[in-house]
Amino acid sequence: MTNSPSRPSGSGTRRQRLHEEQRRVQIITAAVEELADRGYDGLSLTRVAARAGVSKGLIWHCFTGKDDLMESTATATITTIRDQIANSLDLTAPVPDIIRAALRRAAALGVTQRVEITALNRITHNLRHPDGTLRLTVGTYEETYPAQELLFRRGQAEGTLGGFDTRVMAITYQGAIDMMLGYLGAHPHIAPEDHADKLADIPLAGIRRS
Amino acid sequence: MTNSPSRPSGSGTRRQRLHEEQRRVQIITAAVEELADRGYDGLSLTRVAARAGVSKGLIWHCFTGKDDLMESTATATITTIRDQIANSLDLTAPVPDIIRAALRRAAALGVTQRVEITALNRITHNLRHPDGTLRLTVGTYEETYPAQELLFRRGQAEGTLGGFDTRVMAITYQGAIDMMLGYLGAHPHIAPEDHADKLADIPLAGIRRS
Amino acid sequence: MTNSPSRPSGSGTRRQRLHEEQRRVQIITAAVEELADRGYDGLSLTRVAARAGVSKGLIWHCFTGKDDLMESTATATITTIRDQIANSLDLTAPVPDIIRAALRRAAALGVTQRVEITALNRITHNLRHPDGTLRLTVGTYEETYPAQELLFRRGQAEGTLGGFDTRVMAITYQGAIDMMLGYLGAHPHIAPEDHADKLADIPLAGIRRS
Amino acid sequence: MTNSPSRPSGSGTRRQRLHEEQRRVQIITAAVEELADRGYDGLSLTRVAARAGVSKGLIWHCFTGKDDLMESTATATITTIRDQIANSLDLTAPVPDIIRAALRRAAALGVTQRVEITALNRITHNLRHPDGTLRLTVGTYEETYPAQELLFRRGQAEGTLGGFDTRVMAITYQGAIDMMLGYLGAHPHIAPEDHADKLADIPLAGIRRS
DNA sequence: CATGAATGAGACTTCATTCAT
DNA sequence: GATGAATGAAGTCTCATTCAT
Repeated sequence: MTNSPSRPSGSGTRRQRLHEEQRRVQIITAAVEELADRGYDGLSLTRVAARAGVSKGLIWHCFTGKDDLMESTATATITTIRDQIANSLDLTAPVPDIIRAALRRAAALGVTQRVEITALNRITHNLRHPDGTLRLTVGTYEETYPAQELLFRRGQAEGTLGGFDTRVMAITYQGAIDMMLGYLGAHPHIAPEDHADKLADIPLAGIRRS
Repeated sequence: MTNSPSRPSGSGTRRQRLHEEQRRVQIITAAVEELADRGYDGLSLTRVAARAGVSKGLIWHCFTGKDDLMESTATATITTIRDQIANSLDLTAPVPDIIRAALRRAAALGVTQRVEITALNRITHNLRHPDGTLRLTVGTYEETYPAQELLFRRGQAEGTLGGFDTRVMAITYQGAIDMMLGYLGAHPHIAPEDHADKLADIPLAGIRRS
Repeated sequence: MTNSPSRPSGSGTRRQRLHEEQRRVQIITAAVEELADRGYDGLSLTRVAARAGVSKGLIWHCFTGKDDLMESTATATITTIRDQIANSLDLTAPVPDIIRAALRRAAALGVTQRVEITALNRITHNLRHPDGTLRLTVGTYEETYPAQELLFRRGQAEGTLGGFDTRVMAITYQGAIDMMLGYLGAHPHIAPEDHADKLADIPLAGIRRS
Repeated sequence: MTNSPSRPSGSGTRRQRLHEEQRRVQIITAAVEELADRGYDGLSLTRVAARAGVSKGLIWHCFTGKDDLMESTATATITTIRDQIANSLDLTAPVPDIIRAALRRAAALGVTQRVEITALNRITHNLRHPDGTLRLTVGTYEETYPAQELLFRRGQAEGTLGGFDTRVMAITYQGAIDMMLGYLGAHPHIAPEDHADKLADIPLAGIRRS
């Protein structure tokens, strides 16, 4: 059916023209915020568009659809966060120091990057293939483990870490961070570095060779 | 001879009650399965009713609405799982042994109760108040921490555990378990007890007084 | 996301409860009218629902979706029309008389059943599988040809019809009827029986054995 | 030596014109193919532009809008096809021979011009005014009838055709052709000339004066 | 002029929830 | 009390059309 043409809308906001990438960022930002505010299944593209201050249709101009937006959002966020942690670390330091520093950094990010982390988690735990299987979970963490293990093994080789199973340790480490972030998020009055330090005290005390 | 068997032994009300309760269980079971199969969004009450083999309207007889069903499902599942862990533990044993046993038990449940745990997580991470705030997460874990801390403090008092921060430890402990369950779920070929033992080795080695 | 409950709508029309079949007929009728009025791609389920005086959602309660509604509409209409032609014919009459009667009947239906025939044609020419191939065309006509051929062969055997190719004749016959109906539709002032008779005169004169 | 070859021989305007016309053809060609592939609804100007290898906006430079493109496409296609039939006919031959030749020609075109004919039909049956009435159907055929009738009357005057109603015959003739084309399209294994000849045998046998 | 980013109306569809039977 | 027909709000997505660049 032929659509009826839309009348010129009088005045209103001028039509902006940005580069594709800029629009994507704008929309992804709005998506991250919505995700943090209303959760994964509370997210509606209508609201994302409204929050980004663009028309609904633009979302399908920049992304394939909802899933693509979610996946792009996750990817972009992961990159941002990972860089922020990795770049701040001095990888030549003794392994225990690196770990402690990483925990502190993660705790700090849990505050400053609260929304991004929340959004990322929501996508990770909800976005799924048509067949029902999750789309990102496995990949997301799975990619992180090897790097962690490498670090742990270096510590073991250097004699600063004990002889634990590095894969199990990597998994546990992730779980500890996730939980810490959740807890810090729910308890804004707690000092992040403090929590991070106490967390670091537990395993490091144990795994540091006496 | 005590009673004529021809007369139903319970009162009408009692029978009602039983029926009512049976149906609730029936519906909750179906909800758990759907949740595990299709995720939180993706769940529709129509399908839940169909899977439970009851009519759509019955859900509103037994529950206030969708949110109530979700909350009831979460509560029921938590109770089931918690009991299964707690009942299997010998709380008079030395604390490190209790912890190791609890981890093993949790790992085992991650296999046998896979569906329930998945469903519980999905509700926990998605069900929220109209204003967007989560309805269960905080509360759920928050209730567990004191009991854990109590256990840890006993261990510290008895000299079997080191001087770590018990609250941070409780949080970390939860995170480690959650992550272990997720990992075991994604890697069915891994032996749960093995993973649990390796996990127990890490902190116990550290926190056991040398 | 939990939908917000709808407030009771004050008064308005009372909620009707009919049997599934009655509703289907009601909706199909509206679909036929819309199809005739606005054409296939001008048809919107929103308008069909409005015309039928029911809520939009009811359409998905009674049918699988748009395609199902279209297919059901076609099937129902075909049945109606075919019956109206077939039932009015005396199949024991000489074949030429049957043909002449059928043409008259078809012409008459072209007037009384105008909308149904139009609607049927629109569906037939437009409803297609996801891969782009038409869904009904072939089947629709293809089912009619054998019966026609049978009739023609009987006429040939009885010596009242000439030795033409019966399949080609059946196809041509259909085409002649379709075109006649289109023409009569566009020229309401023309007497249907008159046109039908003139049409019958052409081939019958030729194929009746002299 | 006449002109320096280094200077373009046509004027700027003329070049423009050529470009403009080339692009119209390019777009119309793409529209025809899309129409044949996906049907009338299912056609989107975005895809037409893509198939034509031009930008979306260009369509509104060359045409008023979708309806204009459709109408132009129909007109252009009609012209092409009609010419192909008319030009191949020897109008001085006896009328029955002309008819037979025209049918053969039409049947052949049904194969070689398959796409164009399909597209034309789709537009014809679907393009309509905002009020819902068809935009082309009536007109299209209506213009053909007089010429046909003229031919038939010549045959009647020359004594090679019988005394049938020429208008009804013209209508029937069109219907027979349309149906033949549809049938040949659905049954590619059938020889077009064969079908055309069998079709010609039917009425010609009847209307040729005995 | 041409391009394609941007818009907005409207299509189909799903689903929690209500309520006549 | 139980059923499932009916509703209506909201969601995802498509597309003709406009217009800044």
